[in-house]
Amino acid sequence: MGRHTCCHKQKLRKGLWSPEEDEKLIKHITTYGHGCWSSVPKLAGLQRCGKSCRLRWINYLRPDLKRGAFSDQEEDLIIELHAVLGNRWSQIATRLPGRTDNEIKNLWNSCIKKKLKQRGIDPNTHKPLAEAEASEDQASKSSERTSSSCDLKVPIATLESTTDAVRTSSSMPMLDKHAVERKPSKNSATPMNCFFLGQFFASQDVSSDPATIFPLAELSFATDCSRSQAATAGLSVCPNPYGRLFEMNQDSSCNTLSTGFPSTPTAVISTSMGVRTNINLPLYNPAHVCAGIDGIRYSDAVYSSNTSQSSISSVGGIEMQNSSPFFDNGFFPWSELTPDTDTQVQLEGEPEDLKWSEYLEGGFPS
DNA sequence: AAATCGGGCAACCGCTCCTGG
DNA sequence: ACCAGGAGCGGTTGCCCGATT
Repeated sequence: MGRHTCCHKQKLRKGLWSPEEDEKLIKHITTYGHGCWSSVPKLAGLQRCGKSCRLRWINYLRPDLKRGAFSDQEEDLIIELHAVLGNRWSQIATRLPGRTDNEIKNLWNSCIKKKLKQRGIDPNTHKPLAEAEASEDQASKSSERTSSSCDLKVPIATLESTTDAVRTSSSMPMLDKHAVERKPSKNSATPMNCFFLGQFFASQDVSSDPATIFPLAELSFATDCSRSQAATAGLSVCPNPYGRLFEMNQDSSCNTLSTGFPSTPTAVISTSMGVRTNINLPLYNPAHVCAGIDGIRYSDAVYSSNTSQSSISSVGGIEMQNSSPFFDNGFFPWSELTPDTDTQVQLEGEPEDLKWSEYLEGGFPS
């Protein structure tokens, strides 16, 4: 607990990285890989702590980073994902190839928050500002009275019946056993979940056929504040307020999602019982808007100054345009960039026949 | 031209989770 | 089962730079 061990060492440099330091770190990692981060600075000849090296690599030096401004589509996706995931920047970042959690977090705090406020939307709750304030007041009052209600447990029978209904939906081809685990977190509370969950179940006849009403990917997560409503629903589920993230695109001839995303990394439904269920979330990729689901085209801009030497690489269904030396030396961990190939297969083929109740009990075999 | 302000971004800090012994 | 160290995450800080006064 507490301070990282490597930070105890004295005379470690802090602050901005110099080009020389960058060069050393790049050279070391491209040659040997990072291995144990705490040993990287020593091996690379850097007066930095391992943590600092890791951060520098992940947020700035990694060859697969996409530099430059966020597109409108990316911003929209971030907003939508934030509505579902809350401040889980790393989870959000996994849906935006080439973007880092830090980058997304900064964008959110500096730009998107303002934009949402200008549109009259509360960035924390994703509801209209007036309603957000009102419900906040109400929540603070009710929490005084019923603070223990957040610990309501969801009866497993209810949970299973609901998820089973969800499973049968034909509009949910995005199930993916290669789940990205979503851990219950102290930061997981997104009041919006409460709101939309309640609003949704109040306005829909879920019991008749919930699966046809809301797409699976719009499932959200039980949070401390949403548990009481989740108990009613049997599961924490909520459509996002933007209403389009996970819709199948009726107009598209190339079987893409409405936002053009092929889909399907996953998140996990976290119930108050500690049961976790994985749900697929869309992976942003502008090239998919009409490129179909055959592959991912990803343009690397790290070395964009050298575009004249750019080449197209195609690995495992992913096309990467780059001019980075990292791609040439065989070091680059391509596997890390292909998490969605399974997904594409699933999209093209049949939805996996998942037994949610089994999954909820023990998870899928790997 | 200088001072001030504000936005954006890189990096740090502190915490939790994970993993191996 | 327990512990220690490493890894990862999210919140926060502080610097840099452009805009404004």
